[in-house]
Amino acid sequence: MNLISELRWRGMIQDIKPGTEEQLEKEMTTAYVGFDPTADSLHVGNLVPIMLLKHLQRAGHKPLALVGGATGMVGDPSFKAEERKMLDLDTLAHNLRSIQAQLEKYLDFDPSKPNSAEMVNNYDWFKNITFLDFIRDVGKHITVNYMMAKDSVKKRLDGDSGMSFTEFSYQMIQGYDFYHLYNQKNCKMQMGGSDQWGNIVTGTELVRRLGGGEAYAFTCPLIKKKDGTKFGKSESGNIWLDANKTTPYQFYQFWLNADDDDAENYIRIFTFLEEAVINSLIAEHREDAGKRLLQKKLAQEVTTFIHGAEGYEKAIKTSEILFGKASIETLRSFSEEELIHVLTGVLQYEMPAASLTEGKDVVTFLAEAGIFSSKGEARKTIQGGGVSLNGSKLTGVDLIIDESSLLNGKSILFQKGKKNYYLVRMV
RNA sequence: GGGCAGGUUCCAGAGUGGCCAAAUGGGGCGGACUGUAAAUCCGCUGUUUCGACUUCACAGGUUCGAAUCCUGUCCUGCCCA
Repeated sequence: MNLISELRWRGMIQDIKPGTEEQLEKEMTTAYVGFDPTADSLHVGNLVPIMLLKHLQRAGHKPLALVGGATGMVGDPSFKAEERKMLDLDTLAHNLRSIQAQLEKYLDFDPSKPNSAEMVNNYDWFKNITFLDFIRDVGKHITVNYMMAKDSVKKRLDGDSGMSFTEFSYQMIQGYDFYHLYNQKNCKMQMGGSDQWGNIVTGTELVRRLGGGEAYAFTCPLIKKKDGTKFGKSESGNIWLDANKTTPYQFYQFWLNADDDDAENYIRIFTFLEEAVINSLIAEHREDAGKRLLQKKLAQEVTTFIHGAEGYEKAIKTSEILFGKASIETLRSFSEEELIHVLTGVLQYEMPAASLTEGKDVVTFLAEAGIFSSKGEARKTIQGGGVSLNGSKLTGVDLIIDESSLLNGKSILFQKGKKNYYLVRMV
């Protein structure tokens, strides 16, 4: 099956330039996706472009991952209501390095292969271009009218926060990337999320006007959740690919908690399972949705892809302990080491052991440990019946935490709500 | 540079001298139900030693008392140049 039809049944094609499919049939094609260095780790939202590159490479084409050292300095205004904060150079450089390291884990960079992945940083070519050169050589070819007509900037043009020239230039800069890669790397195609369509088309336009060549592109629909909320967030914030920011357990839980309808889409987009396999999984899931077969398979596949089999195993184990039949008695039976091991991935906090000798009221304890940002919040949540200590719900705020509260040796397990576990270790 | 309209708690957006820690909606969090879903319903949503304390762009001022009035500063939008 060719790349486009593969992606099509997976629901990963939104817009596509005419001729793209033919180009991919014709020869090994180099295509690129851009990654924004807004943080020092990629997150699940970036997983889509990673999957695109991965599929591309599997189909025998050559993936190019562009990290936006230059574009990151400007900030993409596409569909955003407000200008975002600019990052300083040090942060940017740090983020770039981290992101590069991550990408290397997911794509095949083996240079002996003809379609090995490559990484490029647009800062490398932009740092030598002067402003005057740019506006003369590049800016000349695109009209402001054309740029303003883009849906992606409409929000800002109509909105009440305005758009700086810096941001407005963004699409030109990204467009130039495409032209540059077309020239230097024979890169004829760009992919991305559908929010990038405007920027991408500016690129193909530049390739045509400036280089007289034909460039291709397609975009993937933005991942939407059924309830319309933003994909890629959980109670505790962004879901990162970096195990230090989002542990494999949390990562696994994120996928496991997917809504039934969402899971049907996700499994097509975020796994490499074949169509027949996925269809039978979906059918089976619909038989008895309560088993959440689909979510489990989805979580397994994605967690394994990102964190490896070992990360997945641990995530499963922790999940079974916390959500399975195992009671608090099971937890008590573990030694200190076993406890830490089995709960890897659960958020861990530390408190000085000394605070237990005299005892501390729960509210203060939870606030000081950092589980709640203030005592008031801790108190209100407890009063609302939202906090459990070692598996049993707290009924009042006047409990004293002391040595008798220890689960086993040195730790206390708190639970906020149904799914948020916190292990407080006494040190 | 000129004119006009604005800057309120996470967001949107009321409030125009005391009844304002500030309506309402959204979001977030928690509870019930359930499948660690969805939908629905309910509660919470500045801090607190619960006496208070710090908030309504910033700095001053008027007043017994200001988010609300005055002066200056900064920022934003719209229109004109």
